[in-house]
Amino acid sequence: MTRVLVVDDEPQIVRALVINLRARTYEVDAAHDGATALRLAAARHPDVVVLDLGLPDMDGVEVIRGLRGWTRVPILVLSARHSSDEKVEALDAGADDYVTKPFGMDELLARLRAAVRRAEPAGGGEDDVIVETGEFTVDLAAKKVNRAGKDVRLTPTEWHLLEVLVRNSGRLVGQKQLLREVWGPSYGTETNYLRVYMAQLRRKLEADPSHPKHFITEPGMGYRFEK
Amino acid sequence: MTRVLVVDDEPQIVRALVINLRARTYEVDAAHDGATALRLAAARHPDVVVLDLGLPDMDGVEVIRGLRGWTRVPILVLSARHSSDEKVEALDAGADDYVTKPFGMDELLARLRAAVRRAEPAGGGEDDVIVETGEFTVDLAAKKVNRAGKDVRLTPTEWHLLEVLVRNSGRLVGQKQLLREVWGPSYGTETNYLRVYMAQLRRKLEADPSHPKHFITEPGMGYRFEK
DNA sequence: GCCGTCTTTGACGCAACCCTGACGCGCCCG
DNA sequence: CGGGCGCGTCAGGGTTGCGTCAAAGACGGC
Repeated sequence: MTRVLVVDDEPQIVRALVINLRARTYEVDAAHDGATALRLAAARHPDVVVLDLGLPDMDGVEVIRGLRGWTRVPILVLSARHSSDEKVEALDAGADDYVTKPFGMDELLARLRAAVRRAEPAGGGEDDVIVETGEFTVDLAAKKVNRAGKDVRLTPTEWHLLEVLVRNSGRLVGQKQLLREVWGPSYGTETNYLRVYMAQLRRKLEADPSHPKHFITEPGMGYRFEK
Repeated sequence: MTRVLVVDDEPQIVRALVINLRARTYEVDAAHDGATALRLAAARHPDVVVLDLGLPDMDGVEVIRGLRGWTRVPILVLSARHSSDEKVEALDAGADDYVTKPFGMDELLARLRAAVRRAEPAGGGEDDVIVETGEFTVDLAAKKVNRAGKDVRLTPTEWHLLEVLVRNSGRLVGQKQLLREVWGPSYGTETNYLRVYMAQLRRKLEADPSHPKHFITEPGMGYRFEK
């Protein structure tokens, strides 16, 4: 299921978008100002953001920058401004597309499909979705972890953390980066969260949780997943 | 260098695009019909395609399908048609963006930058920066050091120091500069820190730590990393 | 409205890291 | 020939960071 975050301060536009998107089986969140948008994006991790530039509390471009600080989620900008400069500024700040109001719903939906399609896993063949270690198997597509023939139950946060680590398999992931990707952009210092959840992951997946072979701590820097 | 393939049958538009793109140091190929476009795309592997839909020999959407059969290169469609159906068809066929003529050059270039930026890490980007010596290997992206098949554990400060030296491989790095980059801007005279940590790096990485071959001291000036 | 699960927060012991000072050595210069 | 400077080495102590446990708070389902 594709999750969309709609950000606009005009209720009728939000309503129209929400109705049309839900009818096409998208999962939709809505925000009416920039602060809510950033919070919702961090909490819900949408697959695409539809963003009106004319927000009451902050400049739309600032919202784009706020998102781009920690995520590459596609951003589709809506705006009543036709000026070329506005478009250039928004696109260069990190937006993926720019649609001027009034817009045709069919076109918007097509652009949204294009943005989502593009963001899908690269490469036509799905080969790296499953990662295996000597003790357990992670299926990134199915969001499943198997160990000794049985599925392991992970909480959302545990899974999210595991996913980030596995996607960077072999590479060191800094604690700040982990916190931002899992808990949201405003988290960067709460390293105790990491300690707690790394311990839970190790307890569920490692053969000997107190001597981990796959979830390795690099003191002072971050964590690393090794096959 | 970013390579762009421009496809349009109107010579003045091609000329305008080529001039503007070359002025911004893009590498540009041009085609005036669909067959040439497909051939050039296969031969030159552009990083982005700018495609006019009104071609003399074949339907523009067919060109999109022809490209999408084997590549995910970003496609930016140009068209004189404002109809919503046309846009939807092109986008659903695999186009990444749709700009109607007449278009502003600034906007087009911004959309082009957005398309290229988006494709960068997934496409041809090599992110593994690996430096090898006869005795050990440094992977700057993964923050990993390998020696004789085994990973070497470095503390944050050791790694930081190593990173600065390796990034300036072959060049002399002054002690003041090293201190500032690793310990912070207020440090500049504590050369004893350097001595201690250089010794640890050499002990962990050099074959004969007391006669270093890669971490070379330039007395009174600084240190140099040699492969 | 209650209950179970997940998340957040705090406290504690322990290990690792960073800083510091002392000492020896080689080189340059007086 | 002797002194000084800069560099390499070593070991100890203060501090930070990590793992672990437990309990309170938030959230959602029945």
